[in-house]
Amino acid sequence: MLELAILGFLYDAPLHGYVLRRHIAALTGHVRPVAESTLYPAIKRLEKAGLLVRATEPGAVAAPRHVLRLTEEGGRELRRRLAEPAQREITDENHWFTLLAFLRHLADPAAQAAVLRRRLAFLEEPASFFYEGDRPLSAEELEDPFRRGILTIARATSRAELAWLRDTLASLGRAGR
Amino acid sequence: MLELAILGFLYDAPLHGYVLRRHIAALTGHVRPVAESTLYPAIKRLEKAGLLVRATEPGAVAAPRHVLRLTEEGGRELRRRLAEPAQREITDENHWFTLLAFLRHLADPAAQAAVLRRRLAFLEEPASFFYEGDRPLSAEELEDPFRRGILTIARATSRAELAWLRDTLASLGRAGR
DNA sequence: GCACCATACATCGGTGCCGAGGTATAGCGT
DNA sequence: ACGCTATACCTCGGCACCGATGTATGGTGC
Repeated sequence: MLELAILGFLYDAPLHGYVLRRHIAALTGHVRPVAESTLYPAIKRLEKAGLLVRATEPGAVAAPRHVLRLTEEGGRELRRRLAEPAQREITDENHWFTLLAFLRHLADPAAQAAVLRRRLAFLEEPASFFYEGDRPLSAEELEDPFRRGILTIARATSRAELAWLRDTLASLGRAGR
Repeated sequence: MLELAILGFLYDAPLHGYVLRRHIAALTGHVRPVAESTLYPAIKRLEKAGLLVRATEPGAVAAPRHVLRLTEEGGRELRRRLAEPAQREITDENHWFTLLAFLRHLADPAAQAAVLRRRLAFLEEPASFFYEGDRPLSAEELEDPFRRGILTIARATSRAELAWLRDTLASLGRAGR
């Protein structure tokens, strides 16, 4: 998830670590802050894998900056990760939102639509949080107000996302033709 | 999050690992599956910490079961984690839902309300995913349909959750008096 | 003059988590 | 007889992540 965000932000423009960190904090930090001690090793991993290169520049304000630039291999890897996400990237909302934030980098509308359809299929699976045996329980059947809240909120999210997915798939379909 | 789920499920009734795993899978597994190699070490951690005890029983179907039972210390620890969650448990939806699923184990309505108010405060903070400088961008301002989707979905979720939170806080207030 | 904060990068130890693989028993189909 | 699936538990290696801490510089407030 973090690596995807790094690749995604660098795809648009080279950045140094500190600014990259603020971008990531704006995107996911509200929900899940990213520690510096996670970001810098992640950058090093990507560098080691040949997905980005670092160039030292004198710091505009303070210490010298390491400006990060995506390599061609890095761009390919980003597109690969966007086009063929692991199932976790589809099901976990945190991961999914990160993926969505960069899905425009996938040039082909058909490829974008294919990813959206995987999410659609996931959301259309019947699933609950609470079961009585194998039978899923609805919000109305629960006495616990907190568990009822979970189902109520999840249902509202799901409804909004399904509507958006169908709209967007329709307009991608038009664009693809 | 996993440890909270284990403590939460065992608070109601003793279970053995295999059944516990199915409970957890129903609760969070749709979004984020739990590997056995994560669950069993987690159980051992909790046992080592004195939060639960294991009793071997002959297996009903196959191998012998280790029935897990919460100790008093375990019950206290669960209530402590529910009453004083880390900020991550409040902000990350996955964690938050897990917490909500067991919040009823907190006997005092005032303590339950205090936790809900922390979530309410978090949701009421102005926050976006995308900024132009320091100014948050609204869905309407975004050209990217995918980023617009993120904001649309997040807004729907937030609205549903705020409504539920206010309702529930109101009825907890009545109950508390 | 000094504290404090923002910028900018880095290391280290600890820990939670995961995939791959292993061990066993029992039942079902072929 | 053989494979398959479900039950039931476990270990190991690897890795992502985090908090704490360190090292600089330069600007702001008092």
